[in-house]
Amino acid sequence: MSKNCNFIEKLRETGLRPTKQRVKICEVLYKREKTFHFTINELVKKISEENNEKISLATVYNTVHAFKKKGYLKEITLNNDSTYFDTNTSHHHHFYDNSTKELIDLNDEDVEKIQIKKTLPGKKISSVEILVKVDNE
Amino acid sequence: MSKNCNFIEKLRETGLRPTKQRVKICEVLYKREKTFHFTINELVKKISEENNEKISLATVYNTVHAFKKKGYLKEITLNNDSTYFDTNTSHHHHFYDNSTKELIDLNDEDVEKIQIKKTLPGKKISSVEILVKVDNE
DNA sequence: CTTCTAATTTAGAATAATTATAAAAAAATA
DNA sequence: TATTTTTTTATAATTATTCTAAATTAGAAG
Repeated sequence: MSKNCNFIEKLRETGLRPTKQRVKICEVLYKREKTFHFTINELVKKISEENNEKISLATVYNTVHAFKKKGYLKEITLNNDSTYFDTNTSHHHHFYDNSTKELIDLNDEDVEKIQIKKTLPGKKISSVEILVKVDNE
Repeated sequence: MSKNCNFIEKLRETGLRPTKQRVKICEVLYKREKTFHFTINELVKKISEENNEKISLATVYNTVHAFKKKGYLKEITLNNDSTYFDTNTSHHHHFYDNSTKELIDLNDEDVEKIQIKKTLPGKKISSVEILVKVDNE
């Protein structure tokens, strides 16, 4: 979903009623320059900072999962305590900063094409994801 | 830890008291041909199948984390519900079968060398992990 | 503009995975 | 064998997430 989107229209188009909670969440997620990596907790915190009326935790969960199902968010592969989501839904990889616990995008074109030389009979590859963990030098 | 290890000696060497619970867990984990990928729940189930006396759930958690700290187990990067561990502690990658929810080893030499063309200032790469998700054909 | 229906929000309960606690048991040491 | 330290254990606590059912809201129809 793009930064200067008419969120109300966009939501309606995809069959999601544009409630004020959903529009507010859209603004927090998509009205920004860079892609946004977040956990549900971080999102809840951001919303309550920007909003005078609070949004229920259950609504945040519902909305994030609805957006994921519609393809507006991607869930990210990490073995951490909490689940991360990403507003960048194109195919890409990630750096994970062990010291700050932050995720950073690693674009497809910044990785030399990966060749998997092993095949599994009867199975086809659906995705190849790279996680590059980094530490301070 | 190798298949035909003297677990009692090996544990003692690394400063872990060889209790009967730990030795039993070693047997379940390492007395097998192939590397073993498991969740805590699966491990508890395997133990109770092979063992007449039950081992407390807390002990299984304690032991798995102690083994991980000693480098006998590796925790695996997956955004699933439960956390996976791996008895193969060498550097390697994984297939994840979406239909069976199983992990399969993908050795380092089965992947063409990965070149990351982007660098992060002040950060050094500590690991590069690939997760290849597969579905039925 | 009001009425109706279905979707959505909400607070709080339920669940599941994991960690903490503190007493009892076992292992190592003297 | 006595003593000290580590480990196990059952249970409680915690955390993230999902469920539930009642109240509210959005959109459609009149």
